[in-house]
Amino acid sequence: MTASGADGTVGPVEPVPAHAAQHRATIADVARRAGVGAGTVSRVLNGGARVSETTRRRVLAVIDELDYRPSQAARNLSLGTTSTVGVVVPFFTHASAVERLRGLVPVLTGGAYDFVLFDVETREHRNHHLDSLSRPGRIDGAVVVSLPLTDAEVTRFTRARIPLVLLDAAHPGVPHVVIDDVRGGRLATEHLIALGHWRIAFVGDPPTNPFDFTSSTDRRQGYHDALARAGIAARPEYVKEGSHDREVAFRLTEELLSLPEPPTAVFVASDTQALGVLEAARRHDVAVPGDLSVIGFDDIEVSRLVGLTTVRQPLQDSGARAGALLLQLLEGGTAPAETLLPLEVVFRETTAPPPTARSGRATSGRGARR
Amino acid sequence: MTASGADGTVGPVEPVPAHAAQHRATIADVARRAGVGAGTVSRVLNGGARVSETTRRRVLAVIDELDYRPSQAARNLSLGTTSTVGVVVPFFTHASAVERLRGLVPVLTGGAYDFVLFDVETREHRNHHLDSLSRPGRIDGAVVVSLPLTDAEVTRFTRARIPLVLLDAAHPGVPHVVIDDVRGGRLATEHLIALGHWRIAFVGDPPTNPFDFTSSTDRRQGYHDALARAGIAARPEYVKEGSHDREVAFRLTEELLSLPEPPTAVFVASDTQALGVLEAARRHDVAVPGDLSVIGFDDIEVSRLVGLTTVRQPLQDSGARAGALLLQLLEGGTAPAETLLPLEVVFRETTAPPPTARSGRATSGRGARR
DNA sequence: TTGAAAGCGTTACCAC
DNA sequence: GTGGTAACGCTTTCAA
Repeated sequence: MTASGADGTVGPVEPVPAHAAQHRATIADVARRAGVGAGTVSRVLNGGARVSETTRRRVLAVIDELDYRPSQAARNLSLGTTSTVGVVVPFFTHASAVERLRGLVPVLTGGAYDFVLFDVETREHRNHHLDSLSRPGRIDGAVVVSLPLTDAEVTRFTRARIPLVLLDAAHPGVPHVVIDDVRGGRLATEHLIALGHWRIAFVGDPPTNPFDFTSSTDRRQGYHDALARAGIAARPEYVKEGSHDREVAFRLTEELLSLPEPPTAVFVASDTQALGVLEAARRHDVAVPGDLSVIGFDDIEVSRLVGLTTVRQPLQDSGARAGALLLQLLEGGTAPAETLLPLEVVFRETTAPPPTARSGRATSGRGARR
Repeated sequence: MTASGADGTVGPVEPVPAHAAQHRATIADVARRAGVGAGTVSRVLNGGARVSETTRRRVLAVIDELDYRPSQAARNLSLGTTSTVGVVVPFFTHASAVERLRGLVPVLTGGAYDFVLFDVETREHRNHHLDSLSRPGRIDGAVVVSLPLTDAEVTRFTRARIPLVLLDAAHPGVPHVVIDDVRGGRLATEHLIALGHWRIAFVGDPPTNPFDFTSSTDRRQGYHDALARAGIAARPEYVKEGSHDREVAFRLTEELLSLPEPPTAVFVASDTQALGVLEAARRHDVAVPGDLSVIGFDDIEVSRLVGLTTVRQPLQDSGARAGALLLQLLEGGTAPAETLLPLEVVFRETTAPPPTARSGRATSGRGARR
């Protein structure tokens, strides 16, 4: 490993180290050179079909000699199949998406299919991929994650005879695996209420977004349901929504904390955002859970590490289920219309009774906020 | 959202909701029906080429009517190009891989190319993908992450005229972006030595593995170098290697802690494993950094959250660089043979002087270990 | 067992 | 402008 220039780079490289043949060998080349028909070469390569041992040897020798490699494109066209399944995921590097993929990958990857991932970062990507994948000759099956599809889009897939499974999004007539987000929001809020809180805030994603994600607003619905059931009046100033991002959650939390009557607890629609909430509390010397209880949603990997109380959804399992469903479909079988996954509150270290209701352990005392 | 059976599923779905046409429309169908030639249809679809406004309209109408969508496979074959770049990544859901992809995705995704990810979990995947991608008609360019390639494999790509960039792996003649792992290991160990440690352990990956990863052993080399320079004798019992996994690191740490003379510091070859080390310390009431200093490698996202001291490598930037290099190559340009990225120790809260050497702040006291 | 030839669905070149 | 017609490289059917 040698040192380098100021920009960290070292000497240039030929555009294409052109020690290569001008013409890539095709099946015809092999056939000609081996003195056989193209069909025979194909037979040697694929079908365990009947080819005499001698010609087989000869063909193999020529293939080796010419370093022949069949063209995937030609193969796909001829076969009308790709042996590939596509997975469309918005922001696949986000923690929850990664968890889902962790479950999905092994099941899809085990069988006869290639697994390829299509990332979506913008509305254009979304449309482009959905369009491109639903046309014939690209993939044999798809699982689309977190993206609500239009009827027209679904139809395109069915018309193209491409089996489809939805994960974290529902559509009638398309097998999908989901959770009940409204119920999840209720669970989280009820946990807080049971602890004695009534000044409970909500932090989540914006209701309108380029992808029509609805889980955050569904969870907010559950939050409002729980409040109503408990006879607690909803306060508009306690509901903060901003892009799915730790920094943004940080800022929203600062707004919450500087309210004349700040909340004693906050339900955050995702663990990622909850981390931002936690950071804001720490930055402003608000003790968690002493002065502020925080409950998240998802139970991503770090949540356990930082002791975050959260509503756990089986992320990894959801991926595994969706993958299995697609495989079933690919094999010509049927799949249940809906797979509803269970939810569960994981009580860890960021929630506790509110300051006023507390008796035991010493804390920095109530009213110390800000 | 309705309730469901015990297995969380609801009613079955038709294998293929067959309200579809028997025959998917092809360009010929469109041409016939529009009373034009196939060439014309192609022209209205692609080349902004000269087509009369009237025929153009007519063709478009028929396309819409027939819901015609061009076959990607046929297109690829005819064009000899796929407008797709492939990225091969082992264990892409691992934290460091995700960070790299976070940098790679936006640059690859911005331009005229589709980005597709190929996951590698086994030696078979590795070989399969490398083989399949290096044959014509699959992708237009590739970046291979963390996988050392054989000369033969590299040759296949060059023969197929597929631009290739290596990330976190080197090969002469192939543009690659890397760090100096040996130096990184030395940096980490020197940090510990500077703090006053001399009983310094190492936890990392196994030297032999299915993918020939070498970064862990390179970092270990740096560790030994630093020790030697400082005149500290290496102790074999202080070197623990096991699979890249938090649980395994946890166990290895327990072994370290139960040594007659346990280390006062440990250099862990990755942050992921460092988290396991931290957990083991916590479990056994070993104060960090009071009784045990821990320094990791990578600086993944959680490291900041848990205050882990670590050797930072620009993961995200590495992805961005590799992506940019590939784009250059794709446009017929050249790329520097090697891009060497900088390393830096990020001093956070898990390292401090060893118990005996300490003067200031009160701790649980030395010798309290185990 | 094996060669010849007909697709597979596009694109691009060449006359008209 | 536009239609006809070769490729593109493979698989598969059909005879022989």
